[in-house]
Amino acid sequence: MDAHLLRTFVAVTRCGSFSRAADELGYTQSAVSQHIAALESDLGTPLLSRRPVQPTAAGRRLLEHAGPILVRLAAARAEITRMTQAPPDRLVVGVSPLAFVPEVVGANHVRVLPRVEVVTGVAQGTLDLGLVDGITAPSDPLNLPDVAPLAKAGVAERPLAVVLPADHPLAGRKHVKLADLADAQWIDAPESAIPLAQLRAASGTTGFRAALRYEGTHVPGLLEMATAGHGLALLPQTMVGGLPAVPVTRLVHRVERLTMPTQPGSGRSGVR
Amino acid sequence: MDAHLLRTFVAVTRCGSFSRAADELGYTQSAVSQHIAALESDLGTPLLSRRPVQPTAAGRRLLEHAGPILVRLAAARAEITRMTQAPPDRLVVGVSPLAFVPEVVGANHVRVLPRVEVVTGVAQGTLDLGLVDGITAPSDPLNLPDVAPLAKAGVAERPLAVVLPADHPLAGRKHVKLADLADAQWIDAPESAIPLAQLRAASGTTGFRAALRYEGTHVPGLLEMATAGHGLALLPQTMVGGLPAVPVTRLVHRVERLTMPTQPGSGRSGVR
DNA sequence: TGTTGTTACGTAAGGCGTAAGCATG
DNA sequence: CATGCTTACGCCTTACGTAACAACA
Repeated sequence: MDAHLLRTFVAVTRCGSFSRAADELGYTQSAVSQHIAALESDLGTPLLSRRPVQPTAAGRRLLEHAGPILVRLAAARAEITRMTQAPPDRLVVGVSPLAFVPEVVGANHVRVLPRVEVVTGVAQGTLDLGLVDGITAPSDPLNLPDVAPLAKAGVAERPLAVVLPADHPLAGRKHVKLADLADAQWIDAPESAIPLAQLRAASGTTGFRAALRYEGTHVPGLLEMATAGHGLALLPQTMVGGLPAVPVTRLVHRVERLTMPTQPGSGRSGVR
Repeated sequence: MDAHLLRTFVAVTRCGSFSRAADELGYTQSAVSQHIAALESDLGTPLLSRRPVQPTAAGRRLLEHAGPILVRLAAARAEITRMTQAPPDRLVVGVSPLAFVPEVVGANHVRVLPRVEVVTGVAQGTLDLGLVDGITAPSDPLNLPDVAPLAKAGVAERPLAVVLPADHPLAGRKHVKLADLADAQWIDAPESAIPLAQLRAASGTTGFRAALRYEGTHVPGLLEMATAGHGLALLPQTMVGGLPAVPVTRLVHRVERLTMPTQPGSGRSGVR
């Protein structure tokens, strides 16, 4: 199970086509066909159904491993490259939408990305610094996917608030326990608010089901939908403005700063 | 950076010798030499100092990635194998020393292993089921290394207690906050008690430094040392017996059950 | 019949072993 | 001088591309 083969496998599933994947990877489609055949014979089971090209059950399972493996391979290379070579002159900062803290303003290149991509970006060296947000109990670290060992530091912790319509039974309350809202109607807005998946993970329940999905990073639009009663949304209190919202107990919004464990250029061995 | 090369790299560092690694892997030592040379030329930096054979700074960094990558590759293969083939007739259970819960007694093959090896064992399919222990806040999941996506379930949560000499100032107290003991003299007994590293992680401090290291899984010996005043030890209260010990607030000892995400034999596709 | 994946085959590169070379203790 | 890593070289395997083939729409 060569890493090379895994790379073409994920490309094929992403493209949904051998030939398009071949173009993307700079192979002939014959080579791609041979790669998949090699993988399938190695694992002893078909990984793709052809025409249309879709992963089988086994293929889907493999996909779940392949991504992290490739990220980690890239991370290993990136880390060593960074140890050996001179630090880059640019400084690219990756930020998840709600992690935009004042610190960022000084950077000369900022990229707003989904949370996972901030983590993988820092790991693979495409980002020099990452700022990710999420929810936790006060002063607990975030539960980030550990695709690679990264240096993490808490940067900010702010209270959370649930945005709700003015006529909601809980409106005007001093605070709420999130657990009491597990069965409410939620809006899943993973880019402009706390993703419900994080809520479930932090609370250990299976509640917090989405009545509605909201894509994009346009927070005002989300706030409008929530106050109009289409569902609840959980955000850092500072982003709610003057709208009707109830502070949340026990959990906070936390921002962490990610870098590679080795400082850039710190280990320039062999250079005199 | 072929996975094959990584495998021989870790073997060489573990053996501290090209030739011994070659024996272990079934290569000639020439091949091993070529593997390392290939890696070093690929990454553009020396990874090992020869005579004696020791990893360089870059090599140490690579090692940190190589292990997990290889585990995850094995996990991918194991998971697909298990989906495809019939479930094994034996049932091997891996247990970390303090995770020995009554459930285990029914199994026909039990293996007591360090915590990490239980996790990697389940991931790679050498274990059919794992029981791991650790400390957390009540009803929080354990912070396990995610070498692969595994199915996790809480099995037990029991109170923790600090074992201390009878004449200790805290002896006889109703309970203690662990944070108050961060600067005490601790015994690091990772196999027979809670490892101090876990304590630091759970409390977010850098305290809990070891005065003494205790290796092995012989709990009575550890208890004797702790009551004799050589340092504190943190254990599940049930294992302390009648000895002087003070219950701990906020944190509990938790045991989790690990299996592969797919049930053995569940996805036997293509079999009619 | 066109599009897309598979198979056959020739060439080129890579990987491993044998054996000679070379550095270090 | 002996041990242990490196280099040189030959063989064999593997991997890719071209091109013919097959299957599905």
